[in-house]
Amino acid sequence: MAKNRFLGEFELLVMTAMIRLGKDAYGATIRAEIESRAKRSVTVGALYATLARLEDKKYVFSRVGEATPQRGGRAKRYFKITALGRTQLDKSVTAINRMLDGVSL
Amino acid sequence: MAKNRFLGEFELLVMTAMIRLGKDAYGATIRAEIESRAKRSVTVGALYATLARLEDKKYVFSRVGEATPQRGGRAKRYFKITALGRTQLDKSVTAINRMLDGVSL
DNA sequence: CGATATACTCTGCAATGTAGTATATTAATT
DNA sequence: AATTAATATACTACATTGCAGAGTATATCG
Repeated sequence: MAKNRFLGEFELLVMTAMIRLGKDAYGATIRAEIESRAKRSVTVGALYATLARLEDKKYVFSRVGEATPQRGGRAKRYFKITALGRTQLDKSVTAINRMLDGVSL
Repeated sequence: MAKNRFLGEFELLVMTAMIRLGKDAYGATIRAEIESRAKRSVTVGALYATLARLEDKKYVFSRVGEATPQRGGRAKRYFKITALGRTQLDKSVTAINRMLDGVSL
């Protein structure tokens, strides 16, 4: 049952964004980070669906933040990558890099 | 309907393998290239399904080779990436690289 | 011809990706 | 205190991509 599945590309972007953002990684910031860095528009639904799946797989975990909103708004859910998630991310990136090594696009 | 979809990871590996192999890119060699480089097992069905989809999207094209088999066997179907495919590949790789830039895994 | 090697096709299902809409919560405005 | 706006996450349905394995095609060798 899908034994050696790698990360999808979007999953990869999401997890990397999470690492970049550190403590400030939650839905909205992750989305903004991907849009600005990867120049790729991200719909809200796509993001949360992916976050939920990554959490199911234990690649990330989340905790609900204490409400400290600027202008109002619901409490944030902060995300962090797990050790397992990092391992998977590394595998995917390594595979891609090995394949790309020496190839000029 | 899926306007800004990027390449999936497997698609990315397949297209890159194709570039590496140049004129000798066909099902079996592409498969071997991914397995040895990316250290990832690839089933035959997964590969051909992906090749067919890439061709539908005009990212690659194929032609059936004149039979010149060593030890027997069916004619090969050679694949080559198109200009459009190359553009897409570049976009995906660029997005990933930008995201990864400065991040240590 | 039968066995073997090489290579591709077909089919069904699982996982991931996308989109749109709804809901929750709080602050500011009036 | 009600209304409106801002911030943020949840739900639901469907499209696309990924995976697996059995099946088919064709050619060479003995």
